[in-house]
Amino acid sequence: MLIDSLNDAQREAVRTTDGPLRILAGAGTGKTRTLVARLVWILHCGQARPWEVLLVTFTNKAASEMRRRAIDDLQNTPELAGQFGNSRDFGLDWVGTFHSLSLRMLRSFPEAVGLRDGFTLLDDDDQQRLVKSIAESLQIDIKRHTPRALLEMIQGWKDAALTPQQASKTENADWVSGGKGIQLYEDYQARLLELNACDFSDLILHPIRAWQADPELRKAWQERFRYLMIDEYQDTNTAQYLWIQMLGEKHKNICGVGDEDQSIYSWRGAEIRNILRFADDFPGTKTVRLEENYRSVANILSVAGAIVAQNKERVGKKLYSKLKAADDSGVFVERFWDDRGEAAFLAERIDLLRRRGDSLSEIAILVRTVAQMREIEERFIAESVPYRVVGGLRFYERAEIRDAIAYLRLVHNDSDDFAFARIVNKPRRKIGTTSVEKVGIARRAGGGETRAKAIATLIADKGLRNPAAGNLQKFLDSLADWRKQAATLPLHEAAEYILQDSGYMPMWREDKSFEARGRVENLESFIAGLRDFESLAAFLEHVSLVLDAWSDESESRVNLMTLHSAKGLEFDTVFLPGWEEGLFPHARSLDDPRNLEEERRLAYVGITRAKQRVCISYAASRRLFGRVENQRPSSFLQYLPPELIETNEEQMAQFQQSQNPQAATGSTAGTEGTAGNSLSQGQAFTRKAKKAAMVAKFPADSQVQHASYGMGRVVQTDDEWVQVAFEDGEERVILASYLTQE
DNA sequence: TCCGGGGACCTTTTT
DNA sequence: GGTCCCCGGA
Repeated sequence: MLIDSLNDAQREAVRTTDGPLRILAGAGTGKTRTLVARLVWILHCGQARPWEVLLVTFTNKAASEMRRRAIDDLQNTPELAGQFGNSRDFGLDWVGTFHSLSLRMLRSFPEAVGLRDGFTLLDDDDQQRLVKSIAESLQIDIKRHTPRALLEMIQGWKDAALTPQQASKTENADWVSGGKGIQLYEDYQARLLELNACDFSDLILHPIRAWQADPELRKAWQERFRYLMIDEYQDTNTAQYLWIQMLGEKHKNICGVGDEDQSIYSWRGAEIRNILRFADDFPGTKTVRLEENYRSVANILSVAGAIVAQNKERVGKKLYSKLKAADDSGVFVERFWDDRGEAAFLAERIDLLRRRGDSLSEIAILVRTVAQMREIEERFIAESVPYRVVGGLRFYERAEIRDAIAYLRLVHNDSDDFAFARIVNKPRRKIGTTSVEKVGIARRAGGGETRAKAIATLIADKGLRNPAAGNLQKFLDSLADWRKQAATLPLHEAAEYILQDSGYMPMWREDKSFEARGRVENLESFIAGLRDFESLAAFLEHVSLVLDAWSDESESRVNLMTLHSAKGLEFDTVFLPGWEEGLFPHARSLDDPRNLEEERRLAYVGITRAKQRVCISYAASRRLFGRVENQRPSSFLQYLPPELIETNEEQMAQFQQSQNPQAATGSTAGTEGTAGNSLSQGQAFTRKAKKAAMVAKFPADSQVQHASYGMGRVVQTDDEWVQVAFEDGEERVILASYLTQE
């Protein structure tokens, strides 16, 4: 039985089916497993049928993973299989993201919020354009307040579930001169309704408003779901909280799963308080902690824990691990002269790992900002280290992929004006927007006749003259040729022909810019991916539904990504470069303690991605915004328990001196070319004699001193950690080795 | 329509 | 340092 394979805490979480339940699931503690087991358990006990359980996640990836695992488990439970009809997914109709589930709900009552059937969903681009045009009509200074910033302001209010009325009372209200921000928000919403459209936050807000206004409707939806489960509860915003609260009001079986230490999306509206005050929001809450970690060796968990232990905004939990440490597992800290040296080190160290047989896909480099990637990428390209950038723009969102799809759309469907406009002048064919508009107007005026005919008419009527007319005619001839190819060749060959013949692919091949290389690669993998589709029609259908990335997973490559996009992933080896004050923690977070706490959580997320080894590094100088800046080591380094980390400073110093007797002191590690050479091949991380753990004993109430916080009084201690009440009135948990007895 | 210059910007990103 | 956007001239 599934439940037998769980640990005690997990089992308790699974068996607690009724009433509000908060599962605090630390990194790597089997959260998904527990959640899925709980769902199956509820069905198994007959407490609900599959369509009466709502399981909500933030990403499509998480949703499909949960659904897949639930279906697997159900199939392996003979007494359940077949009980819920014949459908392939057992009737698990309500496993999905906040937005997809809420969209489904809203589709059934659009008129309740002033929308009509078939309303559309605006993407980020559309939203910004809309905001910009309204802002201009309100004479808001676009130079001072970019459309992006204005949209973020509106989004902030909407994430907090504030109406324009309520928003006018917030401190933000006057940010745009004379309360125009509120007007902008109002007009934006009005325009959305006119357009019969909504944005992503409306998907959550509209149902809330509808339920508030119509008790009958609300009741109907409340009764529908006997059990609610919410994944990544620490990432919910206020609107999502209200949505959950309303849906769960009747049965009160609300289960929130999350980890307050992994709340890293406050800038997107996430409210860490939702998970902290869960028990206040839902009276009678039971809290279960999942603290056994199945991913990382103990040292890694202790170091990660030491960082978040500094935070105040947490419920608190302590991870442990029974995993056996490998010879070279642990937490390492390296320092460098500059970012170039650091990048060189990464390339070299990864090469060592590869040569000893480690898989590159089990290695990740996690950076704080995307800007850090470039230096590393260039080094990797120069040294032929295979890598892949994870996250950022998703595959289908990349300009070159959207262009490629537009070519195919136009080949498939002559009346696709969006596709036509997008690529008619890419690469440059000297066909401008004016000509494109003329063609569109003429084609619609002619009652949707073919583009070729519309253009022919336009030319005959002198609506279009040379050179535009000739250029358009040439493009049409090509288009006819592409259609012929598409009708005969297999899809991927046709696509390759089209992208080649149109000059689109050559355009990027000739482009010598940094990005062009990646674009060509993406296009190649796009073409390769088309092999999986039978026809152009089948492919386009797929793309409009599942706009998911596909990338070549067959080749093992190093993973390069931001700390944010690493959440949920795991690797044998993790490199964390750039631990410098101002970069990590980021300068924008230094002024506000709450932001600083979030940066610490980000460090926690980064470290806990590693199964075996973590290598933190920093440089004394770095190129930032084109200038070389002197960098101070990250303040986070002081939280790393010295007895749990290893640095190669002394080793580096020895190595440098032996290479170059004139070299100054050993306080710096090698710049490019030297880093790592001191290590024997095949052993990427050398183990040195551990410093004896120097744990001072501090009795309660005794006086202690800390270098930066000054004098304080010991409240309690567990030898390693000491809770101190400092004279500034703050209580902090400090590692014993940072305190001296008075 | 294209091209180049000037200025302002520069954290993280899913749906 | 680079990118994006706007604007004005050819």
